[in-house]
Parts: sequence; C-alpha cells; structure tokens
Amino acid sequence: MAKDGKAAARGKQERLVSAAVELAHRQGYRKTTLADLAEAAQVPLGNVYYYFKTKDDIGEAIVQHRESEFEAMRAHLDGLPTPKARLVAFVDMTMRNAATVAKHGCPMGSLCAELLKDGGQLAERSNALFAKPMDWMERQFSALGYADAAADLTLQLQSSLQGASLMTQSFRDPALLEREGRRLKSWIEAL
Amino acid sequence: MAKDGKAAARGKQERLVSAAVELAHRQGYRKTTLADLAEAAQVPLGNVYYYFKTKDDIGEAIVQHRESEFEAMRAHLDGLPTPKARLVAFVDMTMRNAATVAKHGCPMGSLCAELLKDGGQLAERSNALFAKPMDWMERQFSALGYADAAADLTLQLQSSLQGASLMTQSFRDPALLEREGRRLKSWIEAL
DNA sequence: GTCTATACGGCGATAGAC
DNA sequence: GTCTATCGCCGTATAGAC
Repeated sequence: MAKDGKAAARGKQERLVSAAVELAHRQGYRKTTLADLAEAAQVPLGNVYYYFKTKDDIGEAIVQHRESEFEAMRAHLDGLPTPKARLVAFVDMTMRNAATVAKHGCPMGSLCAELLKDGGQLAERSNALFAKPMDWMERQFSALGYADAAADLTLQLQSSLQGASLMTQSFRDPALLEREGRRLKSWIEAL
Repeated sequence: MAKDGKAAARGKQERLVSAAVELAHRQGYRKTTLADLAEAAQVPLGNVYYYFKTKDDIGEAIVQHRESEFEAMRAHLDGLPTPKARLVAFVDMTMRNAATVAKHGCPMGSLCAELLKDGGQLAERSNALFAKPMDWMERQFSALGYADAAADLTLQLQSSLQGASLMTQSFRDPALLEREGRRLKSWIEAL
C-alpha cells in the first residue's frame, strides 16, 4: 500500500541521516562519500538522491539532527532542581564522552570546525550547533543570579569545553577532558 | 651556475611552503589543491612534485612552519622580565589576531582539527602544533611558583584560547576572543 | 632542474528502466 | 518510489621532453 511505501521511505531517510551523523563524526563530513553513506544505511547509491538533492542537504540534516539531540538532552537536564545541578550535569555528560572525544572529537565542535573550513553555505549554519546550548547555559547562569555576567560565563564554559575537547582529540588522551571537566564542575559549584 | 640553480630552488620551495601555509589557513588544507598552490607560488603544477613527493609532505611542511613560527614568537616572549609578563604577552598576541581568527580560525587550532578529521598520517602529527607552546606555558607557570599545578593551568589556558577561537570563528565575532583574552590576562595577573 | 601534457581514480550527480 | 549504470569533472600524481 501507499502507507507502507511512505513508512519505508521514512525508514530509509532516518537510516540515511543516522548513518550520516555517525560517519561524519567518525571519519568527517567531507571524507564521507555518498557511497559510504549508501552502504552504511543499506540503501542503493542512486536512491540517496531521492531523499537528498545534494550532499549539502545531507550536511544540513546532520546539523539539524545534532540540534535535536541537544533538545532531548535539555529536556532531561531541565528536570533537575537547581541551575547549578543542571550545569554540572551538562559538564558531566560531556565528560562521560571523553573516550569517544579522544577518538573522533566533540560531535558538535569537530563538525563545526569542518563545516567552517569547507566554506560553503554550511559554514554559515555551523553556529547553529552552539546557539541553543549556549542560550540554555546563559539562562542557567542568569537563574543563578549572574544575569549581568551570564554571557561571559557561558562563553567561558563553552570555550573551555570545546578547547579541552580539541586537546583531548589531538593528544588522544581522555584524561584531559576529564581534568577540565572536574575543574569546571567545582567552578560551577563554587559560584 | 649551479649556485643560482640551488638558490632558485630554495626560493621556490620557500614560496611553495609560504603559499601552502597561507592557503591552508584561509581555505583549508584539504580544499587547497596543488593547482591552487602552484598558481599562488608562481610555480608550474608539475614542478611542485620536484619539491614534494606527495600532498602529505606539504602538510608536514606546513606543520613544521607553524612550529618554527612559535619558536620565533617564543624568542621574543622570553625577552620579557617575568613569567606573568610573558604569559600575558602570549595571550595578547593571540587576541591581536582576533579579526583573522574570526575569518579563518586559529592558524594552529583549525589546522589541527582538519588534520585530525583527515585521519591520515598527518593526524598523528597534529599535536606537534600544540606541544611546544604548551611546554613553554608549563615552564612559565612553574617559574611562577605553581610547579605542581602547571600542567593543569596550561591545559586550562590553552583550552580556553582554542575554544574561544572556535567560537569566534563560528559566530564570526572577534569580540568573543577579545573578551576571553581579557579575562585570561587578569586571571594570570591575579595568580 | 623545469615544465607540458596526460594518465588514473574517485566522487557528486544524473538518466532512465522498472 | 526504487535501483543500475554511467557521465563529467576535478584532483593527485606521473611520464617524459627540454
């Protein structure tokens, strides 16, 4: 039936996006070919173009998927009682990824850097990866009573996490992110 | 004469490396083709291979050039009287690049991220871009009397600068790096 | 050492049958 | 909607004359 057709289509599209997100993280967006993608998602190569007109469209889908991942995370964080607890939990979740970050970089940061160097339309979309998390952080710092300094504190926290992720990947040492994470958590607690 | 030939050869090699360093920063290493390079350095395409066997060799030369740039900077910094003054001057030099960083990213950080995602032999060389600066920072913090915490303080400083550089590039806003730079300078002064 | 012409492979994208 | 075959381009690298 038509319904099955559409269901299959949704299934394929989802598989393609999932594969794209994972491959872009593991081996980079640029390095990931449509053939790689088709194979990983178990979709014939030519069929990819039924779902995405260009490779850039796939990049856009990856960015949107990462954005929605943060929304899910945020829904969980917002269940915590205090702004401090929420911020600490955010840092904690990043730290728990240290092993993956050491291998492939921060899922958001390394993608952002790559899209920026690619320099196409996607470069201008790259900050979407940071916009929502930083808005959220800023609200937490405001709620903590630092309304005036919230933007600075947010920049400080996000920069430290992103920089530490890059160091962690470059030196292939998860301990770096863990050390910075511990420091940032006690910094938040002491605010 | 033979001497002129060698002089011309050195001149060409230097032009090629300079062009490679600049193009890799402006448009990315991967995106820079050998044709781009040949044109920028005013060297015929086929002749590039007389100086570099593969494109990876050019990448290696770029990394080494960046390393030697730090050595020159360090020679200048080490002329300053105190460790604090040296560390502050280091942050200052990064801050003064904010406009360029907003356009093309940190010359070291963005290259490092790119080489890491490329995943070849060069990925393993990427941390050479950070090793010497971080060794130097660690010695400064030790000289300041923080021998035990020097590694942590170094990680903190380098992470903040790298992360802030990524934010600055992503949001195309030099003010971000300037804000973090100011904060880091007063943090150093207060140590 | 220098340079032109070209081989070779890979990738994004399309055509067109089913 | 699905899939095969293939086009056209571009990028690295090489061959070989000078």
